[in-house]
Amino acid sequence: MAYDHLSVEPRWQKYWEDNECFVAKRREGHPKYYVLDMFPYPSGSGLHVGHPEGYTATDIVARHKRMQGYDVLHPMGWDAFGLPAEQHAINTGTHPRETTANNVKTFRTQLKSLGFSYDWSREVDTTEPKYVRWTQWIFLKLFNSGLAFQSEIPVNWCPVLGTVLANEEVIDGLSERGGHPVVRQPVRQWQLKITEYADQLAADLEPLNWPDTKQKQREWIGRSEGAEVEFPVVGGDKKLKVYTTRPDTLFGATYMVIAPDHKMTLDICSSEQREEVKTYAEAAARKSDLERTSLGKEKSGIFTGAHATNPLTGKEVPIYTADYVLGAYGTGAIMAVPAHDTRDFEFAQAFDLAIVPVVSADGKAPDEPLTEAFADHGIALNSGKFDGLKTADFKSQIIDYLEAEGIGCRKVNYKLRDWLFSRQRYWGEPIPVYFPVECDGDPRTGAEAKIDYQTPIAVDESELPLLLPELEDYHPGDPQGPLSRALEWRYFQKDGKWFARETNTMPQWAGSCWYYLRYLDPQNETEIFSEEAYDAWMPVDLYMGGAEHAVLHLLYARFWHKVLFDAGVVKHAEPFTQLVHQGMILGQSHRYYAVVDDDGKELERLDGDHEDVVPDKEQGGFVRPSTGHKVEARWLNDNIDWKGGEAHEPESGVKLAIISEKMSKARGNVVNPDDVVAEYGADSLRVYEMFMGPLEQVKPWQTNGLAGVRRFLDKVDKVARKELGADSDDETNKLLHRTVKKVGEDIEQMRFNTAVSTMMIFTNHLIGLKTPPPKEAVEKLLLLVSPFAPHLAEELWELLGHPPSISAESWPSFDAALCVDDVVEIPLQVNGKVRGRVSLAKTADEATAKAAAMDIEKVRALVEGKTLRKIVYVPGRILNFIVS
RNA sequence: GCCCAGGUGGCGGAAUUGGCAGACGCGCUGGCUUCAGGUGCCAGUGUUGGAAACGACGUGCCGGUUCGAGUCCGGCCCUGGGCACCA
Repeated sequence: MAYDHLSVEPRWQKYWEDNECFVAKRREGHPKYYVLDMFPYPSGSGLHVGHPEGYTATDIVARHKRMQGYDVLHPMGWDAFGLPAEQHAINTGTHPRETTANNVKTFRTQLKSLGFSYDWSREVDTTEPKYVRWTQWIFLKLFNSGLAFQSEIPVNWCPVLGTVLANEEVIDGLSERGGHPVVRQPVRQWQLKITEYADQLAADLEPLNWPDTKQKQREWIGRSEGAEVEFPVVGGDKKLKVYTTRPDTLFGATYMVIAPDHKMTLDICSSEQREEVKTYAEAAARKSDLERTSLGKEKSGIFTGAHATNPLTGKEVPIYTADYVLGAYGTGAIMAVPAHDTRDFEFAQAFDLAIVPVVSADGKAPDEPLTEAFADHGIALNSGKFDGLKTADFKSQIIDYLEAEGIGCRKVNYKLRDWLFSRQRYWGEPIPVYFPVECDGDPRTGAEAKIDYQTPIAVDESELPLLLPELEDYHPGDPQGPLSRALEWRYFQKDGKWFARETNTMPQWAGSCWYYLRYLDPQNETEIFSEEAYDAWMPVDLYMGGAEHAVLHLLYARFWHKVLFDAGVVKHAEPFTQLVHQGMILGQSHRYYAVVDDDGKELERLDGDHEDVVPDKEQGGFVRPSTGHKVEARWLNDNIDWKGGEAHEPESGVKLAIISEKMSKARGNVVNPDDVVAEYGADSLRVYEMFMGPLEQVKPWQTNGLAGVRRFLDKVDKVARKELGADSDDETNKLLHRTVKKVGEDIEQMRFNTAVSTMMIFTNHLIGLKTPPPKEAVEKLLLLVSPFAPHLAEELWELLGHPPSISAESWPSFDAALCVDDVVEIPLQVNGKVRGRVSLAKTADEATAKAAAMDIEKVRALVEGKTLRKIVYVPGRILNFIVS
């Protein structure tokens, strides 16, 4: 390797820091650009190579924008509350604050070693009191506007984690973090009324420059339009209200279903059915999502004994209760139209209920009984005076009719639920609320205290931040959380009365909901940020981060932003103008198979992609079908025997299969950026990560590729150290201007991979010149390279006699006239097949082109003597002779 | 099941949006340099037939539009991601 990255890189990192090169400042007459990375959770295992991918991309954009004259805000911080540090505290007794501080230190050092142009003076840490203060301040805004409320609802309780999880944190009945089982259990909770903003959250997505994430959020919000209709319950004056998006199928409603947890379920059921219904409802309440989804493929349910009257047909229909109807959505009850709803169809078949078609493609009754639900739109039948209407017309007419008759109304519904905001853990922001206490004596010394949770009182703004108490024991498990044990902290007296603090804490999402705002003015002690700072930088122009945050973080943050907007704290309805998700980087590992006998003794080794090995679906692992032997997958990452371009296991010589999958310690395929920086340098890592492929795509890490990138940087170094010339030949000059053009365009469109290859091509050209490379060309190359490989660019820029820093130079311009060719080589086709090439002026007319083509012997041979049917000539593109 | 994204050499990936498929990089082969090479340089490298000139085939599969399709249209298969009783 030609240059010593170990001395070059730290030198320039120190220079940037000492000279405050990247401190964000606004200047008169310069446009602003706010480029934001999703800040990391500082985990104990440090940075992995996935982090620098997005960070390098944004750093290139930031450096490029600065060179274009923008004032750039490019900050970094720490999302430092979270379970791992608390788990560590439970295991070792180390305070999470200490663990967190250590991890932050590691992360900061690692990020600095990669040469990112962050304004480190704006670093934020969500766990610091001066940050927590404003998180709590926002909570008070939510609380005071009625958007934060308590409820006692069945929640996702995870016994292993000892906490409640949001719906979004539960995947297939297991916790998103850790994969522990989750059960339903009623616990007192704080919730945030995100549903109040459902409409705005969906509608305001429209103008944003976001990828598919917009659609994901829309689906998550799940807006639907329909009608609410009341069905009178037979015998009594009760009415059962249902929500439907297909009011046009009212005539086909042959039964009803009420959710087991609906508050009317036990009221309406007949006395004979009461016991059975009660048993069913209790069982349904205990069912976790896992049981409901994986075991609940077969529809279950039970007849309540009650009937209701279809308000249109006047016919009586039975009312069932079944857990396929959710209590929390719509009205918690449905009219079932088995002919036109898949779920109702399945239920009707299982319980032998009537299936009456009221829609068909042509408006005629089907000849045969339906074998599946017809859920499409069509033309109405069996619907009285509405027969013959198209579904869409029927819908609007029937709703008008329902409203006129007073039996129903137009209604919009959302899948989105209110956000479960409390966690029964220690390492989070305390919720700044307290409650009155009835108590004889001092509750801090064990006197029994009766806490009135009905009357929450907000902590006064002047008392913020409300900080966490010190604890001996961080174990969770109590539904009130570990803070309930900090009696001295929990109970306090005011005006002679006792009060108890809220012992739940906020979820990790809280701090990340607004950190982009604190970067604006991180040291402000009197305001969350100054108006001046806000006006200087907001909104965020580019937000980069993983697609795994497409819904949760990005929806929560938008919700808080809208609350702050309505409170007059921020001035834009949306915080993030453009959003980009970098693709995951996969690790590579090498697999072979070991055939084992029943005792686990190894019998034989097989190639890692051996055809006679298939996954064992029943027992897990693998099996060899031809012999029935059990097979184990074995993984190898060191001591690989490479021969003929293939990987082999050194002992047996079997071929290793190369497997790309998410990096994990278990698989041993984690690449540590520190190692890469030490061996190849930060510039190589940065350029490699950009060169791997399109930014947003999932890409496998291949360490070999690093060497190629490093060779490129060495060539840049080599060419800059050559004797340079004053004059440029035309070809070099043309290529220079085209390179400048393409690299600039590629950065703007975030096509960094092709930007790198363009610079490689130009560098290869300069290296290959027989004459001294032109100084101008080399200098412009360095300017182009500088956002990608800033350390090397600085070093060589100085070498060429310029004062530092290259990051303060202007982005080079290009001459558009030099980027187009007057004369181009165009392919000559005969019957669509390329048979030759000829250089032609772009403006050449067809006759000239034809004459030139006929000079090419091969073309002439194929054309002469045949009937020329047609000539297709696109100047500057192609000439095609059609002959027969 | 539904909704997105994507299938191009041995590998990562290019392809000005309908006009020379495989840029750039890795790997591999041969050569030069070297006491030596896990270095550097030069040449070659889609498959196939051929000694060669040259020819045929080739962008997941089937069909279509077009002078011309990786690119457009219809159908299907596969991979990755998201959602999943939301009435």
